[in-house]
Amino acid sequence: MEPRETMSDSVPRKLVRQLDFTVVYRDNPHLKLPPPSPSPPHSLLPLSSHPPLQLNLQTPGQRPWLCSEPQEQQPWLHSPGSKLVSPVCQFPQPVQKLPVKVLPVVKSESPTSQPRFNVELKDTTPKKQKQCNCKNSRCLKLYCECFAAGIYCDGCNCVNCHNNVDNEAARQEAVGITLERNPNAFRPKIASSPQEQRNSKESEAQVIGKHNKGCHCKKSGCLKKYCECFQANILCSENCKCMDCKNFEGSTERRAIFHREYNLVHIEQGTNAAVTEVLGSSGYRNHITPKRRKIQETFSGKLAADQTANTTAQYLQETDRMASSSSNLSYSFVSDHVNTRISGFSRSMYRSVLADVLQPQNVKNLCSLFVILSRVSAKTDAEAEGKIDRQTKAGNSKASVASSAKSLQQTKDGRQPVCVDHVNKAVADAVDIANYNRPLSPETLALMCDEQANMFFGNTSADGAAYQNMIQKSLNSDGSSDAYGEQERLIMTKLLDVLRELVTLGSIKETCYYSSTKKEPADHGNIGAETGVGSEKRNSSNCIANYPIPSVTKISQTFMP
DNA sequence: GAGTTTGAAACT
DNA sequence: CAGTTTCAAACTC
Repeated sequence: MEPRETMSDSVPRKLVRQLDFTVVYRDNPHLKLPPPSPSPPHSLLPLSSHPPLQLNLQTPGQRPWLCSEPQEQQPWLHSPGSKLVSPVCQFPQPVQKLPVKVLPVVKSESPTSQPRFNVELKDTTPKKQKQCNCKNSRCLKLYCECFAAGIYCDGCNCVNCHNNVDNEAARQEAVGITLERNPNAFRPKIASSPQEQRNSKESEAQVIGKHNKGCHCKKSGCLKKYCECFQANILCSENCKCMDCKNFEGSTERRAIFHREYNLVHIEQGTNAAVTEVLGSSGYRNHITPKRRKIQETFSGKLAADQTANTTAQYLQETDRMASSSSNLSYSFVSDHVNTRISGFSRSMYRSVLADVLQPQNVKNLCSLFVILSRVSAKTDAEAEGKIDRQTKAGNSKASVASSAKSLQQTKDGRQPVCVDHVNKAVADAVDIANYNRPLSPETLALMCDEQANMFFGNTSADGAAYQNMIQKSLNSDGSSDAYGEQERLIMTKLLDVLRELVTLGSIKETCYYSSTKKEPADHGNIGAETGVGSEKRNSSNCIANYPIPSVTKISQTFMP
């Protein structure tokens, strides 16, 4: 196929004069930028096509035209490592010199989406000036990094370069064409904040920001510099349409890259432990939702571009398969998890610190508890008030209570309850309610409460006692008070307690895990000790066991399959 | 350093 | 807008 652009005649190469934005509008000291217009964006044609601009040179602090948007980074002027950084924009002082260059005014779509002016992107671009190697683009297309950065080629290895001062006309034309095609072509691709998030867990610097357009990687897993997000040291975002993305927070692969300890041995060693864990784990965490996934290719392993990726994919497939077969409850409890499974299992690699503790059964138990308590409470209140038709009530609540009780019974059966008799009695009573519309005896209710409280807090938990008192009080009320409010309070209090426990447990596990990994960072003989899933469980479990927190320990003991 | 892979840009 | 081609950087050997 013929080149899309005929190569121009031989042009002097390597004209290394840089753009001089400090001489903007030298011949017209009155030039001033029009005030920023909210809409529509600038035409972004070369300035030569803009209406006459005015530059207020007398207002201290006011930015010259190129910096009309305070929060906006002008790629022409600011790009770490770029060849040209205008002091005018970095230090908004009146411009005394006017330019001979005509450059596009780039207006951000959203001020907040753009990097702050004069705020350096964290490693989003190389510190050292890049030298392009263009051969066919004359350095007048965005293929050329120099051109895309808005700078002249300087010391590059390009061929037939037109991105220089001697070809300014052609260059400006190219700028115009490029901007016409994409008004944001010269905007920074990475919307970044000045903050840098130091992920202590992964010991990796991470820029808070995202790619404006998002990447579209298919084979690199977004873990190679082919990926613009990875190259900019940012996580893929919802803007991305990548496939099999591994560039998300908590990604094992990504973490391994930052740890530089990622190798096949680690993967294979970690497989068994991970599979074992996943069997009883609901600690998956979804990150960004990938737009597309090559499901077929993923599961056939075709996506793996290299051996590492292949191994990883197999590992992930295996763990995912095992997890899927271990429990289908996850589909019920976390709807997004379905998407994760369908769209790409790699997203499920992140393992929550609660993975060992919070399991689908726990959630189901809790839900069952809520349902039962809610209906029992409602029933008790309603009966006390005598305002609800008994038959209607039976019809409405019978099935659901029975279902809840049955569910509870099933979950109890599955986990070998500590006090089987108590639980069975409680569940039987619940079934009785459903079947015979008979209220629970206070004794049974107490048992239920006690048993359910034990599920999450343990017998000695003060929370459990308070909760029990509360529910008892609720059940003993005459129903004339705010029944629904009490019902709600009951449930919410319980939920809050559970969440608090989980937070505490998670904090403890997290602390233990990372403190333990700090102690063994140099153990290259067992790399998994730091990054491996199996070691995480081991370390954190041991740590947890050392904490004298009854409820925490109880949780772990009670819900271990 | 040559060849290959990759994904953005350009084009249809 | 989707598919294809071009391009140059990233990567591999």
